[in-house]
Amino acid sequence: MEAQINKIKQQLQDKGYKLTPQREATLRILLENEEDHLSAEDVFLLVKAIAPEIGLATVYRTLELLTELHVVEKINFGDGVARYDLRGDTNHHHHHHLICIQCGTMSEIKDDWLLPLEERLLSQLGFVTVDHRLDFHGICRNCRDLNENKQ
Amino acid sequence: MEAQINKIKQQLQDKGYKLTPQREATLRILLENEEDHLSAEDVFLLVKAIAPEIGLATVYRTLELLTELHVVEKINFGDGVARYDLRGDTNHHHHHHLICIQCGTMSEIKDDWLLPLEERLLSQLGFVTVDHRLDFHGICRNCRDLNENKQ
DNA sequence: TTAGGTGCAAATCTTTTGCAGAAAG
DNA sequence: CTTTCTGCAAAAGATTTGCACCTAA
Repeated sequence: MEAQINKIKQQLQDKGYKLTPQREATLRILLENEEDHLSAEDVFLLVKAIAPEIGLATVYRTLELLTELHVVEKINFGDGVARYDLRGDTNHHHHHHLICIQCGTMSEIKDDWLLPLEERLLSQLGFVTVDHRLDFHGICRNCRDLNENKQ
Repeated sequence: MEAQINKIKQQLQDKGYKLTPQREATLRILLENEEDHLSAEDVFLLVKAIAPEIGLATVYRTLELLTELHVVEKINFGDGVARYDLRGDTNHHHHHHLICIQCGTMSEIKDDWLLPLEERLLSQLGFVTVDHRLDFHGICRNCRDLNENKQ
């Protein structure tokens, strides 16, 4: 974790930004919860637990800054709040979600499933994909099994 | 268009809702602009032109109702406003967008490009896709050509 | 007739911004 | 030192809601 923070500190400094305690606390929260899709409010509450003096506006500003640096990605599931995902080390970290409309669980699908599609976009339309977002809404296996047992 | 309105009128009545002039005007606007991704505000302004007495709250309520009936789909591109897309007659109307991060144009890609992916989700994960959303962010052919000419 | 709808204004909720004081480099 | 940050409170936008009055079926 220290290594990751140092790396991001470097990225910040390269652009003339400072690594303040508030930013570091926010980063730690994001790193500790990289599996989740935290909203700004979520992050705020978690950061407040380790750095009680932080303000919500600072969290918003930090998340905006980290989005600009591509450390996190701002995503939107349509529930009225923006959520933030830590991006991995690769250029090709994407977000593919399987969202069950029955039980609400959200899981992720593999990156490489989309590569053939991106190749087709390039060769047939000349479109160079930089990033993408894919959400599937449907019924997960679990719920499907439950439904069948009911009938 | 009348046929479509009648069909939706029926759907409304089946659920105990009424087809008011305001709802009909809103529907006409949506049908006339089915290629666009209108925000509630957009719809409001367009409806106001043909039915000046309508209120913004009614438009929001109507769009919510039509979303519930799956006549439209509420989508979110992350620009701070919800947008509404008319759904086609098929169960499989989806939204796939190619968004150019340079010029901002948004175009659509073909439905069937995703079918292989959905089949894989079903056979390998048991996930039944009801709907999905796919956005590619990148550089469109036009902008790419422009960029190359500059260099 | 009557359940459902409407317009308006006020309320709510998320996110942004102005500003005076604080602090990292 | 000086430029960047911060917290706070106020502002800004989008969306929702309460309410008294309408109206489609």
